[in-house]
Amino acid sequence: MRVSQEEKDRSHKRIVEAAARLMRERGIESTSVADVMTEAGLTHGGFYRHFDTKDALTEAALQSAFDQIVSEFGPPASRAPQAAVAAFQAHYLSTGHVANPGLGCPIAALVSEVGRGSEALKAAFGRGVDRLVTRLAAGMPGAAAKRRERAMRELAMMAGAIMIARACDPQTAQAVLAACEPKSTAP
Amino acid sequence: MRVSQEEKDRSHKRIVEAAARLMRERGIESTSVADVMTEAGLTHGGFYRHFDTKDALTEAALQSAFDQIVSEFGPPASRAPQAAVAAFQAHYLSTGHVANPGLGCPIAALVSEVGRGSEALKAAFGRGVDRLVTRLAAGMPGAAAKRRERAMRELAMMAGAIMIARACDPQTAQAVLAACEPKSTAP
DNA sequence: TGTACATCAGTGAACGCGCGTTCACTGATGTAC
DNA sequence: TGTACATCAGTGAACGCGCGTTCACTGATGTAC
Repeated sequence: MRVSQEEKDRSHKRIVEAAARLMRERGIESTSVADVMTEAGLTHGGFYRHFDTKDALTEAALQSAFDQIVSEFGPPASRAPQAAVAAFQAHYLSTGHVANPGLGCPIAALVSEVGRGSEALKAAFGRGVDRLVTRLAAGMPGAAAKRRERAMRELAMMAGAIMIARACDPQTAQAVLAACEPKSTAP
Repeated sequence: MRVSQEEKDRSHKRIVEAAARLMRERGIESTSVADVMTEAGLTHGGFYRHFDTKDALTEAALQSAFDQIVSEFGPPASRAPQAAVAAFQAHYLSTGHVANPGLGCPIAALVSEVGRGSEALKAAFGRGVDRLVTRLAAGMPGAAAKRRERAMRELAMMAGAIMIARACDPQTAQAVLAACEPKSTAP
C-alpha cells in the first residue's frame, strides 16, 4: 500500500538513523539490511525503494553519524570555542563513550571498515574527519597555523584511546583513558 | 593421508601466519577459513585438525601478529631503548605502514573487530597492548613514573593516525601522518 | 470538486551465494609385539 | 629389526544458515481530465 511522500521521508530518516546506530554498534558488515529495516519499523523488502544498495545506505549512515557528532559542539558561532573543545574532549574520553558506540564517534566505531571500503566511502569519511578537525582546531590554544595540526593529533589520540579501551579488559581500558586525558594545556 | 608430526607443526605455523596476515589485510570477518587454508597450501576440510573453531584461530593469529611487531623492536636488552623507540615510531607512521596492513600493527588493523569480539579475544588483545606499551615505555624520555602513561598516549595516537589515514583520501591521509610525527622530544 | 487511473511505498516469499562446520574416506605415520 | 594394525592429517562433498537482492502483489496516493 502506497504511503504519502511525507510518510516516505519519515521512513527514510528512520532507516538512516537506525543504520547509523546499528552500524556503529555492530560494525557495517554485521549489520544486515533486514536488521536496519526492522529497527525502522518496516520489512526488508521495501529497502530498495530508498537505496540502490547497502553501500549507499552505509554512506548515508556515515554522513548522519558525523552530522550528529559535529552538532554536539553546539552552534558554530559559539563565543567560547576553547571551552567547547574542552567539554567535547571530556565527553569523548568517558567510560560512557566506550560503552555506547551506537551514539558515539563514527571514527572510533567505523574507521577500520571504511579503510577497507570503497573510494566513495573513504571520501565521505574524509569529509567528516575534516569537519570535525575544523571544529576542534577553532578551539585549540597556540598559534593559528598549528591549530589544525594539533587538532588532528588530538583526534587521532582520542579515537585511538576509545578503540583500544573497547578492545581490552576493563582494567587496561581505564588505564588508556586516564593516560589520554588532557591535563594542563602546556606551559 | 596422514603426515608426520613435524609436517603437522609446519602446517599449523603456516595456517596461523596466513591468518595473521589475511585478517589484518581484510578484517577478521571477511577472512574465511577456506581462504586461510588455501593460503597455507591446504584444503579447508583439514582446518579442524588444528583448531576447534574460527574464534580459536583468530586468537592464535592475534597473538602471532603481536609477537611479530614486538620482535621488530629487536632484543629487549638493547643498549639504546630511546633510539629503538624513535626508529619504531618513524617506521610506524610511514606510508608503507598505511599501505600494507598485512604485516603491520595488529592494533591498527584489528582493534574495532576485537572490541566486538569475545572476552577471550579482548584478553589476548589486552596482553598484546601491554607488551607493546612496556617496550615503548622503556624508551620514553622523562620521569620513570610517567613513561608508561606517555607510551600509551603515543600508541593511541599512532594507531589512530594509521587507521584514519587508511580510511581517508590520500591527501587527508598525508596530513594526518604529518601532524602526528614526533618533532622534538620536548624542551 | 469529483472521477478514473497510473504510480509506487511497503509486504513477504524466493533467488543464488558464501560461510563455518561436519563427515566419510584415504593412506602414510606411529606403535605394540 | 620386522610385521600388523590403529591412528589421524589432509581431502573434497555436503549440511544448514544468513545474507543482499529480486519479484509479484497490494492498495493508498497523486494526477489528469
